[in-house]
Amino acid sequence: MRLTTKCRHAVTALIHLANRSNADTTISLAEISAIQGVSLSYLEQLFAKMRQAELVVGTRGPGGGYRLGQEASKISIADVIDAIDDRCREERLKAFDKSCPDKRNFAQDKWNEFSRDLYHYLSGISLMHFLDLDAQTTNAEDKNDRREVTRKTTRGTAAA
Amino acid sequence: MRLTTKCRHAVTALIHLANRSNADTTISLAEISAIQGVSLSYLEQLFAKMRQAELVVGTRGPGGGYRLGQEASKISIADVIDAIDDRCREERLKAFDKSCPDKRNFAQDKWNEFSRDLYHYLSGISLMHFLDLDAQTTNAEDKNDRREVTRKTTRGTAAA
DNA sequence: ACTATACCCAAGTGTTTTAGTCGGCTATGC
DNA sequence: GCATAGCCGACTAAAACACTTGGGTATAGT
Repeated sequence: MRLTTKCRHAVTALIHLANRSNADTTISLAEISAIQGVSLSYLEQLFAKMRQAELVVGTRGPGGGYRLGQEASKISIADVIDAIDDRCREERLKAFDKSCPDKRNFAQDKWNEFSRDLYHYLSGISLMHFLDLDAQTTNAEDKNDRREVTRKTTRGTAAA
Repeated sequence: MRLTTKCRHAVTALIHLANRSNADTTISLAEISAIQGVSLSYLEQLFAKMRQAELVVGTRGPGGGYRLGQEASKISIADVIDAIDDRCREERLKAFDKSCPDKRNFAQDKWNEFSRDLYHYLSGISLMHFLDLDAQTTNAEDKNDRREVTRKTTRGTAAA
């Protein structure tokens, strides 16, 4: 279980999606890039992994973008970490093999135990916990004009 | 709040200390190096930071080593992360300045909020949670001969 | 059809972080 | 006074992080 800045980028991007996209409204990576200050191509890499994990779905073409692949309440922080950090997934699968501790390395075993607890804790925190309740009502209004923030962010060079 | 493998090394080392050292028994870094498979010099770097944070105290000379700087119940995972990861400490101090969210970046603010929650969660997990209760009784016996594991680990090249 | 948009993909680059190595110094117990 | 084991700093290899470049493909609008 590792919690890196890479994971932070992924989660904040998903928080953005959870608040500003829905079944028939997508958010472009360009917009996220501009707001979060992360480069477009780097976001593409992160979203490629999250798409494989079916956390998001992308639609192509003008007006396209991303929306959540599941309900906000179904996507947990743990899911995001799993999707982004390959090593984390491997570690947890390996720990599945030898669930009997042996008496090999006590401190390591204790850490693994803690790691599982933490994973469980993070599994309980879904994107629903990050919803902006105030904006929920006003969200219905700007369903038709969703282009305030970015309309001409070029490639590379994220936000100023 | 970041939870890296560096932190894992630090925590597992402290778990080792918590279980096998006490007021008048120290553990050498060579022993930890051999068991955890981390190089001696790297451990020295980690312990230098933890010593500054007064999580551990070192005694020099033959038979010397490290022991906890405070009671196991007083040292939390959050304390270790704070000691090891400079950036984490900085971030939390910065977040102290502008505790009012502004309406700057919603997703980032939500993440920071979560980060604080997680920090609080990890503050509640002390080294006491990692004690080996079985060994507690037998610990009194080997107070006099504490040299099973390593007696001639040279510099560099950690465990096999 | 053409074009602009925005997702998709892969390879390469610069920077930071990890982890280790080397060399030396200082305190201390035997 | 010698071996031990903590201290200390600089240097290095490898990995991870974040970005860049240069393509491609699907699609909405004209």
